[in-house]
Amino acid sequence: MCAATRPGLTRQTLIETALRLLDEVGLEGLTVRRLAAELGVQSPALYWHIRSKQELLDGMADAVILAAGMGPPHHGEAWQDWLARRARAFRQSLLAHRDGARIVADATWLGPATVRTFNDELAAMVERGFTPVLALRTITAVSQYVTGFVLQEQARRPGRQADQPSDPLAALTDLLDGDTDAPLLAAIRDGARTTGDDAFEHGLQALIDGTTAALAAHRT
Amino acid sequence: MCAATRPGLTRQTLIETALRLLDEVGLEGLTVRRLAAELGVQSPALYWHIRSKQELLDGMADAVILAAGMGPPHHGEAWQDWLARRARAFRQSLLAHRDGARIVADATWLGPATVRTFNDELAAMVERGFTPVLALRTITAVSQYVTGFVLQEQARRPGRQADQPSDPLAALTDLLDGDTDAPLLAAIRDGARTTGDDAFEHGLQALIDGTTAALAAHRT
DNA sequence: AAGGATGACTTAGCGCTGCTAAAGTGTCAG
DNA sequence: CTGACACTTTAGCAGCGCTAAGTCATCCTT
Repeated sequence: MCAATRPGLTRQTLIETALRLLDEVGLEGLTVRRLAAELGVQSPALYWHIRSKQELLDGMADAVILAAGMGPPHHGEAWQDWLARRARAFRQSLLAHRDGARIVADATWLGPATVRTFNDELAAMVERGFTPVLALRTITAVSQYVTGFVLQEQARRPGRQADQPSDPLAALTDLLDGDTDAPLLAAIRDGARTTGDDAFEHGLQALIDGTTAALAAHRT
Repeated sequence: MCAATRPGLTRQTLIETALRLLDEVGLEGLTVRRLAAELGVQSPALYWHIRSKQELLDGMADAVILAAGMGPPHHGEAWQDWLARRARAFRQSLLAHRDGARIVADATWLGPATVRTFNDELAAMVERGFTPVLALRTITAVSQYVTGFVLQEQARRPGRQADQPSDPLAALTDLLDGDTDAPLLAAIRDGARTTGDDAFEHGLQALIDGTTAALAAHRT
């Protein structure tokens, strides 16, 4: 009933091509005209399949989330392990596309499949001792941490300015009045970064440990 | 030496007016021409004071962060209390302006004052038993949680579509095949929200508790 | 098989955006 | 009085999201 004669274009094709194009040109370069050219049509043709560019972006966000393959924990898997695994999968999916976090963060509506999966995850958590409220708040906190984290990881734009070409650390030292013992510099010297796997795991672990404590407190 | 004859316009004026205008028209409506009109000049005049619109947005982000009035803990204040206080101040500052979180999240560069304050905060944490690396990672995690959280709080755009005019909960129930016992619905019925003070405090407390545990483990 | 309805796309173009180049204007130093 | 400089204007470019109207091929009906 829905299958048209010979569409050539579908909503799904738009979204997939847009995600491919996104990796090439970034969010700034992702225009309706450019996408249409990529698909070999004129730009107004796209508006037969989508209502607005925002609807396309929402679809892309939903695709990125679905691609993470999230879902309830495996049989016998501790919720802590599952929550960490889920957070990592989510992050990887955001990182998989240029500006992926920005697209997901700006998305307005999520698809029904995403909502249903989300509900299944909550159900599994309730089975493991969470109240519905506690479960929702926990997943919310983790998700928002992940989004915020990757957002900052991807914030380094291909900016034109060459502010600190060779030695950003020297510029920082300058800013701190040459105090080479400043803790910020010490942290960086010791290998601390505000992006990357190590920093991500640290915050994630803290969040999960804190939740373990909260859950235990709630049970007493 | 830098004081010009009779500027009428300054970089600071631009930023302040832009923040005021932002609350009126939102990030989408904040155009260079609109800002110029608000200042009673033509739009190219602004480009004498800023290199690009992005530089203006970066300045606005820095102003929002500075307005939070963050800084090292008070004398005798436990770092847990300070960290929570700092996170709340940061969130309030983001919420103080429409689309505030988006502007901060998209900002590329931060001002020197912000960096120096940040370093002072790290120093105070080191005094309280943190290693520089641990301190940096902790503040990073909290900041990214706050940004992610407020980003979602402000994501509800004044969207045109009236998707679920009166009863969004009924629409959710539909999506979940009418399962009124679904944990997602139960959580919402019990008053859980993914935005607002309660949800924010929950994640924040988990993050701080987890950090307390990590710090204790590190000391042994 | 003729005729109309419909789906999918094109051509043309509106009002807007960030931004630049060049021309002015007003104030001050020498 | 003249030149220099700081600041603002006028004019305009290329590109943006999006709409209106027109063009076909295909399918359903008679």
